[in-house]
Formats: sequence, structure tokens, C-alpha cells
Amino acid sequence: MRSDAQKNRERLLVAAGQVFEEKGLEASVADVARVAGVGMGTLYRRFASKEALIEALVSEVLEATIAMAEEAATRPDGTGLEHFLLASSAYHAEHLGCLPKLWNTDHHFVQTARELIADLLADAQAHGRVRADLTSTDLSLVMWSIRGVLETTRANAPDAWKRHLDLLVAGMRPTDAKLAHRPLSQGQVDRILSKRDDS
Amino acid sequence: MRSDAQKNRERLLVAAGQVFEEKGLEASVADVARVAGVGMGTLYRRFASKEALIEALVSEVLEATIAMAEEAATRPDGTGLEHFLLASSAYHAEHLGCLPKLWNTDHHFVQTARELIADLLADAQAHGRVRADLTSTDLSLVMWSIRGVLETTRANAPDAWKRHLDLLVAGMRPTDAKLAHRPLSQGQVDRILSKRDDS
DNA sequence: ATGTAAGCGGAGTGAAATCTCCGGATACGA
DNA sequence: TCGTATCCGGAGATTTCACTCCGCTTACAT
Repeated sequence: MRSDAQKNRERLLVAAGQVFEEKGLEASVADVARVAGVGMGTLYRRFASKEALIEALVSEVLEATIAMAEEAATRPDGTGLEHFLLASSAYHAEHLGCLPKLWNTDHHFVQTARELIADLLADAQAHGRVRADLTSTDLSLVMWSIRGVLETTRANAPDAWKRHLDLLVAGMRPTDAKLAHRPLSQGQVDRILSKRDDS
Repeated sequence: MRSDAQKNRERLLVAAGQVFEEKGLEASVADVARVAGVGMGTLYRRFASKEALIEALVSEVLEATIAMAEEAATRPDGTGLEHFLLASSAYHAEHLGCLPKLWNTDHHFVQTARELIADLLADAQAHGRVRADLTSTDLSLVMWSIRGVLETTRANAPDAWKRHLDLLVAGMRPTDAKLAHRPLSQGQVDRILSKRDDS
């Protein structure tokens, strides 16, 4: 790939992040090209479709998220999970553009992230910081829940997710009472992730 | 209004509920008209725009939700809030069509619902069933959170929200520890609600 | 320096969605 | 029964996208 092509690819990704964050995913690709300072032809030579562009953005965010999970796993006191939730949510709050797709694609990065998060959960439980009846699928619900709050509040209360995470973490602490309903199975979560939007 | 006009209005609302639930809010109004068995002209004579049609659907759901809050308020033991969260979430899970707009419009029904929910919270706190440092704005976060889970899981795990609500309620129980971050102000929630989508 | 493969811009194309218009049909009071 | 105000249907008008095409330009190996 020629050097100018590589540069344009990066400018497009940056521009897409800005535009989608401001206007949502339904912003037009023409806007992205204009902000990037390139033509439509260039955009479509670097990315096969609008969806491919979004997926490239999602991949960037997921890679950063995975790095955070790996960093959190080095904590020896069982607080890795809590710190990961805090750090990744803060990061996602600043990369809102691709949020709707973040935990919905069947991307292999999502699988990796889920495995790392499951390890963090086991560690937290081993240290007695999290209730024993919490499962890794519950953490998928937590991520979707935080996303829901972020999408709604980002514009006018950019810190609202912190308060919501406080509540979620409080619910995760050990207690005598058990969670009343059965958790999702891994298969159910897999099926949710592999579904493309609305059928 | 002539009797056939009234009947068509109702058929359109039913059809809109079905279509939006299946295909999401971006389904075309032509689909709604076809399912309702009427023409485009009829649809646009009953509803000024697609947005007006959606708002009518939202109003129906909000009215039912308000009725549930009023019913929950009659419980004498402070469990009204918990039962309301359970009942309204179950209801919303079955009326998914207008979910994205449910708690986002500046509808006056939303104001009413928020006031009723604040009363339920105060009652639950008076009975010691909910921690004292929870505010009514936190419950807005809870609603958005449940919506986020519902939107993601509805197709493949229709009961997932129950497990998530278990976790949220566990976090709401009285504890020695306090929630670390400040809650949203009423004004912030008002501003979130009055914002029209993306600007 | 130069040939050329790779890259570039942006007008153009076709699909899809919302909303309008108007000739024909219908409910309903008298 | 009959007149008419109201309502109905569905074919366009209009707009907004995603995506393509092609003549021109540029980077880079030799």
C-alpha cells in the first residue's frame, strides 16, 4: 500500500470516529469523507462499505478494551474486575461513535474480551469481592446495561455512567440473598451476538 | 370522526406495534399501512407523520406504565417499587416497538411517571427496603439500563432482563457502603429528556 | 528522469423512504 | 332513498442515502 493510501485510511478512521460520535451511526459517509478531507472514491477504496468502516472502528475500540482487561488481570488483590469496568466504561464514553455495535458483532475480539472478563470475575470471586452466584454471562448484561445508559446520557450528563456503575457494583458484592432468576447460558449470549441487528 | 376512520386509526396503531416490534423503528410506514390493510393516505390522515405515529404508541405504553405505578403505590409494605420495576419491565418486554423512544421524549406522561416513581422510592426507603442514598434520578438510570438490556436480548433471551433486574435490586438494598459518585440532578435528567435525538 | 501501477476526487446512479394529491367510494343524517 | 361531507387507496413527487465510474494525478522503483 502506498504511503498516501495508508495516511488516508487513518484520516478516515479518525474522521469516522468524530462524525459518528456527533451524529450517530446514521450519519452519511459523505460527511465522513468531507471531514477526512478525501473524496468518496477514496473512502470506498479503503473500506468495502459503510459497515466495514464501522467494523474497523469497533475493532480499534475492542483492542483497547482487551488491553485494559489484560492490564486489570495483573492486579493481585481481586480488584481487577472493578477497575476494568471503570476503565473500559470511561474509554467507551469517549469513543461513543460505534457504541451501538460494540458488543453486538460476532467479532472474534468480542470472544477474547469475554474470556478475559470471565477470568477477572473468577479472580474477584476467589478474593471474596464479588458474590459467588454471579456468572460471566451476567457481565455481558452489565456491559449492555452501561451501554444503554451511555447512549442516553452522553450528551447532557457525561458522567452519569459512573453513578450507574456504582449501583451495579453494589449489586455484585457478596450477600446472603441469592439472585432470584437463572443466569443466561453461554449459548444464549452467543446467539445474541451472532444475530445481525433485526432479522 | 366517522366510524370507519376510528376503526382504521386503531388498526394502524396495532399494526405499528407489530411491525416496529419485528423490524425496529426504522421499518417503513408502507409496511405498517400494508399490515393494517389500509393505504398510505389513510395513515397520513390519522397521523401527521411517522414520528406522530410513534409518539401515539409511546403514549399508550406510558399510560399503562403509569397505571402500574399507581397500582404499586397501594402496597403498604414498601415493596411497591420492586413490584413496579418487575411489572413495567415485563410489560415493556412485550411492547418493544417503541422502546428506543420510551424514556426519551419530553412527553408529559414521562414527567408523571417520574413523579410516581419518586414516590415509590420514598416509600421503599421509609420501609428500609432500599438504601437511603439512592435518588429518584438513579431510577431513571435504572430504566435506561433495563431498556439497554431489553433491546439487545429481546430476540434470543426474552427473560434476560429479569436476571439483570435482580442485580440492580441487589444494588439498591441498604448497605453500610455509600455510592461513590454524585447522583444526577433533576435538571440534568430534564435536559436529557428534552433533547431530540442527536443534534 | 521516467514509466506506470496505484491512487485520487466528485459527479452520477439507483434504491428506498417519507409524504402528497386527487379521483373514486362510503357512511350517515334527513 | 338520496345528497354530500368525509374518507379511502395507491401512484407519484421529492429527498436522502450508499455506492460506482472514470478521467486525471501522484508516488516510487528502476
